[in-house]
Formats: sequence, C-alpha cells, structure tokens
Amino acid sequence: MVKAEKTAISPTRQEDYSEWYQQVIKASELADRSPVRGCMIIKPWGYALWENIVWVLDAMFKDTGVKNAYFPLFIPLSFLEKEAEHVEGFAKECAVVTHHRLEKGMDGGLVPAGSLAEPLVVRPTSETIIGDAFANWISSYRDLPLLINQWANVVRWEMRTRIFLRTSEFLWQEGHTAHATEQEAIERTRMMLDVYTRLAEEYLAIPVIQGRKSAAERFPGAVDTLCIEAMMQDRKALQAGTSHFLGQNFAKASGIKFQSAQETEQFAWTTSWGVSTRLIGGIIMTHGDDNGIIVPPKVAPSHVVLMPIIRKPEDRGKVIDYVNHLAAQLRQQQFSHQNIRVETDDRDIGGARGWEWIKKGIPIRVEIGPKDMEKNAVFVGRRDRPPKEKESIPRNRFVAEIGMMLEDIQNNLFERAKIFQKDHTCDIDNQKNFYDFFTPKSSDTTEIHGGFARSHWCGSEKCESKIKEDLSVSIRNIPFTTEKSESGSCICCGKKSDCRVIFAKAY
RNA sequence: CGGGGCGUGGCGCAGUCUGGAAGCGCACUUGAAUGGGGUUCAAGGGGUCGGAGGUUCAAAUCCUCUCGCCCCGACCA
Repeated sequence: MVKAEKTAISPTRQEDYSEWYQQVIKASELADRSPVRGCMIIKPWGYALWENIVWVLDAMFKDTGVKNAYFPLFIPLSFLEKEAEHVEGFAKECAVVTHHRLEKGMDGGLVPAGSLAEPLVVRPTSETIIGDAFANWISSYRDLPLLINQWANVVRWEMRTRIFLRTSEFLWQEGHTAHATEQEAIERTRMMLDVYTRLAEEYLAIPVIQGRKSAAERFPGAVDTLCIEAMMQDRKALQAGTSHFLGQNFAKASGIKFQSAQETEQFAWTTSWGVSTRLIGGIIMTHGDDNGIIVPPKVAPSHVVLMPIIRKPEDRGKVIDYVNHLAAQLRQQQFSHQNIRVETDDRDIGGARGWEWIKKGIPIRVEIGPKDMEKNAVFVGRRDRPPKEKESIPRNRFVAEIGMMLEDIQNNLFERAKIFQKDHTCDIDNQKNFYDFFTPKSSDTTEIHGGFARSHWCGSEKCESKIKEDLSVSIRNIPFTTEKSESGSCICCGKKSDCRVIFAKAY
C-alpha cells in the first residue's frame, strides 16, 4: 500500500467533508467564528475576496443601469405584515428589537428598558421597506423603470448555521427594481440571473445550472424565482444566486402605483435579486483541495506571493532588492483589467511559509534566491498543481506571461469543476435507480454519494415532497435548457411529464 | 426544536471508565546550527480543564443544572 501523501488539511475531503470545510476556513484565515451564536468574523483574506466579488458585481450592475442606495437596517413590524406570504416565510427567523435603552438591574447587570411603541425587525431582506420608498418615489410611468441595489448585511435567525453558507448575519446585495410592464420586469429578472451566471462562471470559475424554482422552493411572495445551482465536491447543490419576479404582489402591498401614458392608475411590476457571502463557501467547496482553498485568480485577494530565499546574511540585501524590483514590475502587469496584486513574504520560517500560502490558495507562489538571480530566473509554483511541482522560468518571460498564467489557472479551475459536475450528473428514469443514487452504500454518515439527477417530474407538489421526505432530496431547479423539451414519466408517480428537473441534496 | 457526538494553552489531542501535584505534538519567544526548506538542537512563555452549583480530606475525572460547537433531521441565501 502506498502511504498517503501528507496533506495540509486534516481530515481530508474524503474522510470527513464538513469537518474539512471548517478546517479549510481556519487554515486559510478566511474567517473566525464569533462570540455571537451563528455569526462570523470575516478576516482580511476572506474580506478581500468578498471585496473583489463586490467590485466585479457592482460594475456589472451599473452597466445595466442599476444605481446603489442604502435603506435602514430596521424595519417597522407593520411593514413586514403587508405581504402575507412574505411574513409567513420570514416571521420565524426575524430578530426583533423591542427596547431602546439599558438600565442597571437588581443584580448589577444591564437589563433592557424603555420598550418601543412599535417593535423593529432587523431586516431579513428589504422588500417591504424599499417598497415603501418606491411608493413615494414613483408617481408616473416616466419614473420607471426604477433600478436600485443596496450592499448590506441582513439577519436571519437560523436554527442551524454553517459558516459562510448559512450564518445568522451575512453580507449581500439586494437589487430591487420596479417596471411599468410585466414583460419588462420578467426580462429584468432574467437579465440579473445572467449577470450572476457570468459572475459565477467567468469570475468564480463555478459552473452553474440556470433554472426556475418549483412553487415549493419559491421566494416567499414571489411569482417566479429563478436561480443558479452549483455542485460542490460532496456532490450537494448550492444555490449560488437568485432572481425573483415579484409580479404586482409587493407593489400592491406597498402601494407602488403610477399613472400611465393613458392616464390610468396602475401597480408597478417589481423584481428583486441577490447573492451573498455564501458564494465564498461555494468557492471553497468547488475548488478547495486537501491542502486548503484555491482562490480563482480573477477574485483572488492577491495573485502572487514572492518569497525570497536567503541563504547567507550577506545575500539578503541583493535578494530583497531583486524581489522588490520584480514586485514593482509585476504590479505593472494586468490581468482581468486590473493590476497584478503582489505580496512579498520574507519571513524566515522555513517551509511553513510556502505552506501558509498554499493553504490560503494564492494562485502563484514564487521563490527567489541567489541561484535564480544568477540565472535571471524565478522558481514558480501554481496552486492548481501539486505543491512540489515547481519550475524555473526566466524572469522576463515570467513577467511577460504572468497574466496568461493566471488566465490558465482560472480556466483550469473552471474546466475541472465542469468535468466534476458532468461526472456526477446523470439522467435517471427508473425509480429504484433514483433511490439507489441518493442512498449511501454504507452506514458511514460521512460517505459522499449521489449528485445531480436529471429526472422527470409531473409537477405535483405531492411527488416533490414525497421525495424530499424519503431522501432529503429536493428539486434544485427546472433548467431552462430542459424546460418542456422532452416527454417522459414522473420519477415518483409515473404520470406524464414534459421535462427533466434537477434533483439533488442541497445546502 | 428532536436524535447523536464534543468542549482540557492559539490549533490538534491524551488524561475522565477506576478521583490523588495539569500533560503531549504543532504554533509562539530567545539563542545557536542549517539553508531551494513544513530543518535540527537547546532554553522559555502561555491553561482556575466551557460555566454554575454539589459530593469529597482531595474533582479535568463523580452528581445536578446550564452555555456553546459539530453531525443527522425539520427551516433556509
């Protein structure tokens, strides 16, 4: 038996996937858990990753005419009551502020005092308060479309939390738009889903499946919910972005009315759409390996780290000089319309230094010592290849080609993830095979099994919930590509179906 | 909120059954050696054992209560 190579993260993905996930976050210094239940402290490396996502998305939003604004963290309780389904969906997970003052209590501790006349809900999402603002801003068809986005934090009091994937507080953006016509709102819903798809695939290197949610999985209060679904390495699905067509539901609830060119009073058609810090969890679980995270170059906090190798103290000055010059040269180079982001790390901590950067997933590591200087070369390791596989490259060539190398890593990550998704997606038409597919082979709870099953579904909520109950498998979405494209029979009841849907276990 | 597991220096753990001076590895600090490398040696710093009660001459260990985390469900971006 071959001895397993030592990995930087233990347990490995194979041994215990969820524990691996926690350990990667710790080892890569993305985040810490906080003293507050279910909340996280996003550390600089993780926050820089988020900032890059924000940067990319924000530009894409603005390209479609969206403007940023900011709305209050607190929502009057009465606002939330306005849309019936919406309340029902969120009521259970709302944090509520009932007091506005603390006083010394009997035992010397502080106790809430001064109760509020109307309790305030900490936003779980902002449809209602933004709807209220929209009602004030809109009076004529000339005010439409209204295209607004806000970058914010929201709070959802979840029963079970998982860092980045489901925390009580998380960072996100929520876009809210109002339109004069149904058609235009529907188009906007789809347009934003396409923006999310581009973010996921072109920037995060996460292949996704675009589709529509079933009625049961729809956003509370929405007429239609579109989403992108990605496959993680444990073969579970992660909803990576959603875009909702809200019809006139929220317009009616908040009184978003306008006068048309024909002088009639009409309710506007609205949409909302969002992605969150959950995407970071998606990056970890799509690209990470047993040595840590791998950050896609286009959103990497830093692209390259330069590590001087100093053998003798007298070499120090010139090696550092060489490294500094190289850093300056690299910073002149461009990748994905941005300057190359360079770190230099001259800590004298031996091999641990290189491993720290591997765990953090920096795309390129460069070692530079006197020998390289003599040859006017650099010694380069790529994060998409094994840690020991490093090569000497002439300095000038490295500087000239670093952009291409990053592009190559970016493409590799995407291709790998695509192949993985393809390998674990299959068409299943037989009920027994379907149940086998989603049933672990052993009693070991950490066994990785299943994947995406493309199977027929008759459209009934009954079949959907039966499968969910039997296997904890849900309909992730009805892909646009398979919608009404093929007839068959429902995997659950056998009745006629006109399309395949994606079934999977989900985060 | 139900079922299971776990809380011991920053991280990973042993010690708990069978009560008897808080340990180990990694990390950290200092010194030296080494020098394409998770290196070696030496000397250090750091923990009221999640918290609160109780039993006892004596509690990390036994009892009661509590808080938190992880996994599996229900809920969800």
